[in-house]
Amino acid sequence: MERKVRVRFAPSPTGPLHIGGVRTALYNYLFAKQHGGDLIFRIEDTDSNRFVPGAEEYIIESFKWLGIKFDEGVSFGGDHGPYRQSERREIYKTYVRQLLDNGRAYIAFDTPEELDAKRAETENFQYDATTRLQMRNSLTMTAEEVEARIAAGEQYVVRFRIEPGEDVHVDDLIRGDVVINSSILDDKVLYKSADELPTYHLANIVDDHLMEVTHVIRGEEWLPSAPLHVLLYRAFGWEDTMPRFAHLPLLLKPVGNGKLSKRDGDKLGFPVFPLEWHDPASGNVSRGYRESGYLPEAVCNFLALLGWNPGGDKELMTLDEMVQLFDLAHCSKNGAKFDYVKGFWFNREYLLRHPVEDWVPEFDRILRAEGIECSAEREATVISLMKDKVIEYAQPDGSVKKRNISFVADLWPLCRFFFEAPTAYDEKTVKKAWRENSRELMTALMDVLRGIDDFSVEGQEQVVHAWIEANGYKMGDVMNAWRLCLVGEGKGPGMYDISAFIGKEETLRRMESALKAL
RNA sequence: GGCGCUUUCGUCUAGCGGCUAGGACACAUGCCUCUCACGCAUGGAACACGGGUUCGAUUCCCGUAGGCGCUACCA
Repeated sequence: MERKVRVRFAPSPTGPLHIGGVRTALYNYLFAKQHGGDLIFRIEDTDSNRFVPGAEEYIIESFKWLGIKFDEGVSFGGDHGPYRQSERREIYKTYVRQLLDNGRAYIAFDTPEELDAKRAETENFQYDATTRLQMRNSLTMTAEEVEARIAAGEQYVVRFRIEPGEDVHVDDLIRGDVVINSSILDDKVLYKSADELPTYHLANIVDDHLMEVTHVIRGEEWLPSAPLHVLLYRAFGWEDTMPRFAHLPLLLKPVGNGKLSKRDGDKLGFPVFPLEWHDPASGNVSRGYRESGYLPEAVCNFLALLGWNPGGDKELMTLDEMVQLFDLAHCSKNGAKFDYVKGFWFNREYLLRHPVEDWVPEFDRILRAEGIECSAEREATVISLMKDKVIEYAQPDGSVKKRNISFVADLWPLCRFFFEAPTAYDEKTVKKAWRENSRELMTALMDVLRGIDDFSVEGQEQVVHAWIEANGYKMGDVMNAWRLCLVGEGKGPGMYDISAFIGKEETLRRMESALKAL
């Protein structure tokens, strides 16, 4: 009988969710929804030393913002709980016991210090079939001695006993048949008596089994330990319900070598976390996609295409469309450099698809921060006039580049002249636009403008156009000089849009100031 | 070092034995124009290398080289 598809995303609460983790979760979501299955949210907090307060809540909040919905798990409920591994101690203990009883695992007393020393003195030391009989464990001690040591309170770990010389196959949905010989695997620690918790490997297999997980979709960094996991399923006798595996390629640095890190984002100017993160230990603040003005649907779309594509030319997709099209077989096998510039483009595309009204709240926040009060209608007017522009931005190396408006916040530096009179006149524009006849032209234009009752765009256009034509002036001569007066430089939307927005009085005032200054 | 994964334009990628090797981002040019732009059009730009298999390899196999990952009582 076909089992219901059940997948999981299982982060460790050791800090903010990395953008690579977001993509992994997204793929799990797409896969689950496509198959009418469940997505489980599990917290893997088996390392008590690395727990970071607030991380779990942060991760939940992130997915809420992104629109990735879980069917069960921590904070979502469900009947396969508890979903926090630290609350499943007793469950793991019975399974560790099982492995111990059937001889697939053994107890080891070697301290971390002893192992470090061993590694230092022996090159390529590995705790495995070739060395375990020289170590301090239940294979080299009598049962009585082991009992006595435990009774005396000595700390120990439980190690998985791996039989060497066997080719272990992992059937990966993305990579096909991956074979690793068991001889190169070490006797992994499955359980530590010190905190009475299992390690990742044991907890992972037990939970996936108990939670009836059918597909494990995770990062490529897990591929080397996948054979160990297969061996564990086998040791427990769960091979018939073992999940299928799919190991995703990693996200790499945009420039240079290595995997994507937080530093890259700081250096190049893009977030690597979904939400702003305040590190409780250091007090450092890391920027997030949400606070940087990204739209959640743009982030999902952008991320989804880093490592997967539907096979054709389609790039802009809603979450639902992606659910329809997603296919693990169409995932790439090699790591993807994080093309954050394309992320700008995605955000622009989605922003443009939103009506101007949706831009207003954030734009209003920005204006208020600048001490400007403005009605929503007037803000919407400015937005619609400016959203097709480009913005200059500084690169880390000091060079200035241009890009399209991709964020609401991009508008402000380009449109401040709507709200503030120019305080200086751009030298290059003066040279280009302020000609011999400009003073005379502007003085005459002021007279014309004074006589206009209907100062709307249409009202002005009618009168000013007629005036230009009647006198045989050149359009460019008038407009460029006028622009210099009102804007202070050579940019912005149509002149009538600007003058109509700031009004007759302010228009004349700015022209007067310009005539004085130039 | 060992083991594994991987390799198409600068970047993300399409391709699943025969194609002028396609798209997108980025870049350049032209058109449009009252400026800066948007938009539109055009352009440059790739199958890592060497062997096989085959009538024919970007595509399949094997090496080499590069990239990435793992190699913890972390996940």
